[in-house]
Amino acid sequence: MKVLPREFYFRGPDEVAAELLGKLLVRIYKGRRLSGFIVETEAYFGPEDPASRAKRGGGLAKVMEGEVGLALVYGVHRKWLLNVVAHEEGGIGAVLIRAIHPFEGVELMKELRKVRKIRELTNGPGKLTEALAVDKKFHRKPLYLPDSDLRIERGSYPGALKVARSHRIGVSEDLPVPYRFYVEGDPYVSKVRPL
DNA sequence: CGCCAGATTGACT
DNA sequence: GTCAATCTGGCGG
Repeated sequence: MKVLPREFYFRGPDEVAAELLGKLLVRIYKGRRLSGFIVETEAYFGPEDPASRAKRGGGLAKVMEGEVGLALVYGVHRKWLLNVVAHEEGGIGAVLIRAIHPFEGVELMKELRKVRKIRELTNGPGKLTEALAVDKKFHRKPLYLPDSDLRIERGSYPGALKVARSHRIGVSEDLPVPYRFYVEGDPYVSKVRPL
């Protein structure tokens, strides 16, 4: 089986975030395969995490403490952000997918993004959802089914998979421990931020 | 229904 | 580097 099983997400969000690097995010769009290797992620926890949506309560918090392996899609600044629900038994958490390295369907992704520069295609959380035509309709949809239109497969990342970490990007208040993970040296990592 | 903050992006100085 | 567009989701009324 190529897709990552549901159990893959049945661990702490930080562990899942690190393990997702190098995996293949696949979108079936109009019968065509669009995909890219995940090169940047961030882990978010429960109410004790000041940057987490779970802290505010409401529907998103419910999804974050619900079934693992489901997509969590929500909008900020007119962009859709894609997360995967991941936590241990009885826990709360999700992993934000921040950047992918384009693999299949690059030309179609360029059309969807309306950009020329390939570097600009998927090097940010709001950019990759646009490139893969991911929106609210995927909210709470499982990513572990072999025939899902949006799923995560075992990939073979081209090159050495050297994992680095830093503090999360764009949050006003972060935890003392850095929870952003990225593939060092990959050109599609959104940006560098010092520890 | 109105208010407001925000896990962003792209244009511009 | 600065800055604002633009809209979702949560919450109060």
